[in-house]
Amino acid sequence: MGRGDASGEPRRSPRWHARRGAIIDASAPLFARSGYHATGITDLCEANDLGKGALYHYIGSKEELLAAIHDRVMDEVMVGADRVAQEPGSPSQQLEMLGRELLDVIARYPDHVWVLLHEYPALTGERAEQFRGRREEYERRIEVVIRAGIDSGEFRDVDPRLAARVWLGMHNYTYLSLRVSGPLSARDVAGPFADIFIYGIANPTPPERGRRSPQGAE
Amino acid sequence: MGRGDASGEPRRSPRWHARRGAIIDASAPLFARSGYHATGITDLCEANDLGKGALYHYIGSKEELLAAIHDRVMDEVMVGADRVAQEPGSPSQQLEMLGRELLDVIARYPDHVWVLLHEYPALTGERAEQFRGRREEYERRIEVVIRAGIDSGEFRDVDPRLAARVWLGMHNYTYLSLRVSGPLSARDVAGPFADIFIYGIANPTPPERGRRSPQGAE
Amino acid sequence: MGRGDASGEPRRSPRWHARRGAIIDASAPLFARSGYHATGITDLCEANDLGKGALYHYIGSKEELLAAIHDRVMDEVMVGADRVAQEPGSPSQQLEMLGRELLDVIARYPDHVWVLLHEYPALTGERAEQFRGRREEYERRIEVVIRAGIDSGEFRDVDPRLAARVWLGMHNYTYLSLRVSGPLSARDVAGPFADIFIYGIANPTPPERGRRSPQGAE
Amino acid sequence: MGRGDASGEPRRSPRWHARRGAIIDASAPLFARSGYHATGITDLCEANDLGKGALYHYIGSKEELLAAIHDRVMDEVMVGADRVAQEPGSPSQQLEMLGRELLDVIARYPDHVWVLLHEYPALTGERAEQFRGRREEYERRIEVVIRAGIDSGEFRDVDPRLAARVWLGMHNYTYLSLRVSGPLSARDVAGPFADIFIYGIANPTPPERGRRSPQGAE
DNA sequence: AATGAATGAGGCTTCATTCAT
DNA sequence: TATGAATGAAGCCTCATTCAT
Repeated sequence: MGRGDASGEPRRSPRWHARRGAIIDASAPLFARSGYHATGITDLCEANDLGKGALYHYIGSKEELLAAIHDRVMDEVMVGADRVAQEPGSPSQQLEMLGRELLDVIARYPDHVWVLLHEYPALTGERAEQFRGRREEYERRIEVVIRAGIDSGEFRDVDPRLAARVWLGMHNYTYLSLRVSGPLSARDVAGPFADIFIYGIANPTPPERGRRSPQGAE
Repeated sequence: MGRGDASGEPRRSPRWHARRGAIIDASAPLFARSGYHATGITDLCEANDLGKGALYHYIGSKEELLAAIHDRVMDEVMVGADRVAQEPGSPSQQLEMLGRELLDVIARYPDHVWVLLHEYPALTGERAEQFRGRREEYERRIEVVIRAGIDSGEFRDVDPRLAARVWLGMHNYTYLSLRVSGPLSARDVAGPFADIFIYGIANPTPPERGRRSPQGAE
Repeated sequence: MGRGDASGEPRRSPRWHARRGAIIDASAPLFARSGYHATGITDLCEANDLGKGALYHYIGSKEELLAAIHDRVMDEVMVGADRVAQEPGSPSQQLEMLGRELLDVIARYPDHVWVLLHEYPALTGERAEQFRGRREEYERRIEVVIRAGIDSGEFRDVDPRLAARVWLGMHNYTYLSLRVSGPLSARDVAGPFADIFIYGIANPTPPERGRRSPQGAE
Repeated sequence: MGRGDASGEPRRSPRWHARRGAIIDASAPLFARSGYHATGITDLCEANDLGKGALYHYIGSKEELLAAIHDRVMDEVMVGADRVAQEPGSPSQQLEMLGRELLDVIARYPDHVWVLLHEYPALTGERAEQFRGRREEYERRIEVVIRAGIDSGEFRDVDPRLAARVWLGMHNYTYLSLRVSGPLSARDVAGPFADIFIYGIANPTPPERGRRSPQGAE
């Protein structure tokens, strides 16, 4: 993640990195299904068709593998947030785009995200701090958009921190909980989520422009 | 046969039940802080100031203790839902009352609820099934109220299942995630939650009566 | 067992002894079914409808209970051997009578005997020695009868020790192994056992009297 | 999929199998001396000079180790029985050969056999059934030979099941009980056992040929 | 790059026994 | 007599990790 490589870690070949990536992706479903602690190194070896020694050659440690799963998600999420930040649009529109980007990541990495949401407390030391930092950075971005909407009179005078958490929970947990009862395209929920949330905090009597009308409710 | 009652488990004294309850409550914070799998029996013994044998005298097994924590929460939650069901009120009002009851339970048992939300996959066999049953029953109650609101024209024509999940996630996860950054009274969030959610799904042009206006937004 | 009572053990009431005897008899089936080590104190408590403290009041320790089961059997066996010793009869006849007595004990205490035969190595220290002493004493009695038969020319010149062990194994293990496939009266096997064994070691050309003819074969 | 073979147990190297065999053989004496339940994993580790993890790498579980000891014996016993079945000979001769083979196995694996005879009830589930099956198959072989001797008039009209049990007990338990008082070659007892048993059930007035005369009694 | 044997700490649970009540 | 809570050692087993090959 661009931390430099001046440290003691050996330089690795592209093949090594490719294989490592494959291992990370193949391991996430195991952690998602059984939980981080309940998944043994042996399970990971089987899933990756590798012996213990070879597996450690790629992952370093079990916790490092967990951290790598977190990074996989956060990298994508931040890229999506950056993309949105460069687009024009009102706070409502920004929020809707952010939701689409986030749901897109979750839809592409549902196991990784599940792991991230449920097992992040298993990270320790520096790895825990690093993850918390990135997470907070993302949350602050949401908060900022909401605050902008309040300032512009587009949203009511809600608590921005609280509203941001509602928005995050709606996208993270709700989407995953819906997936359980059958596959679900991100596209199908992005609209309803945006409607519910934005109507939920919208100002009924906005200073200048009229109320947004629900998508597809016509 | 005298003393026996042929049932598998021996009859227990009130003192035993009292101590058991205390152990359940004292153990929830440990599971909440470190996770179920990462919390050892030794930790539980220390926290309860009991030897291993004595601890097992009360809990039966680690998983049974986990299940007891789940039950503690679900019992309260269902009682709250029953209480609301006996009160009169429109779907909006019912939803608001349900939210207050739920947040009240979470505020009183934040650690228990955290454990329930994060560690329920650790339940196995019959215990898992029993918990899932109670959970689904509660979720269906929320869904029913939402459906009633749609039928009466009070709510828009949203997907009731999706909306129910949003409502649940908002109360369960969001409240807990807010607590992390400092203690928070249930009273303070119940209003905003109700506003955001009910406005979020409300029908902007209801057949009969006017729109609800946000609490305290005056 | 008539060892005196000058020692530290408290004097006990007749009721205590009666209850203790009942416990010994009720516990033997458990040890027989599951094995000494696999049977827990809790199992014994249930079977005797007693709490742990009360059980210990009667048995002293688990191993003492095991020893008591051994004694129950050995007492009866030695009494039977004494009775036979006072009867007249040739070595063949003595052997047949000893077999009847032994099988009678086994038939009346099959569980106790099973325990004795399979769990005696669990006895330790003085208890082990005491039991081994009594056991050897009994075996020597059998050996003596066989030796007498050899001396009188009634039996062939077999190894008396070996023959005694064959006789013992036949009665102890064979009878119990037969019982497994359905209840069996001692009376039914005593004859065949005597026939097989005595024919097996009989002198085909005895000095004086003719060969014994098989019971009921006629 | 490359390395996998989809079967539950991984393929093992010859070295692994060799070491496993050594562990099985080195563990039998411990079980024989102290009993299966009284022998701890720690004891087995010491005896095999292995850590717990390494021991489990080879044995799977304590009970699997016990089952392996049983198999070691039963494999040999069945091979011996097969060998005899292919030899010509009257029932008496077959019985004598079977006895020699059985005693030979016992002499070579006295501890294994002791364990088998005393600890088979510790086997559970499928392992117990499998063992019982093989055991019964062997017992039926003995019974068949005895029945043949009765049909041919060589033996008296004894109960074949009972006689088979006597034969088995004589070889199994008696030989082992003799060993306790000092080492004993199988060769020394095979003859006397055959004499005692075969005379014991022989027909005194056989239809065609004369009575067998005791070995080395002359 | 890969294997799998070995480590040894720690996992959860049960044990026989004691003792205050 | 009887109870059952408490003890703490020991039970069997699995863990993540290392290392010689």
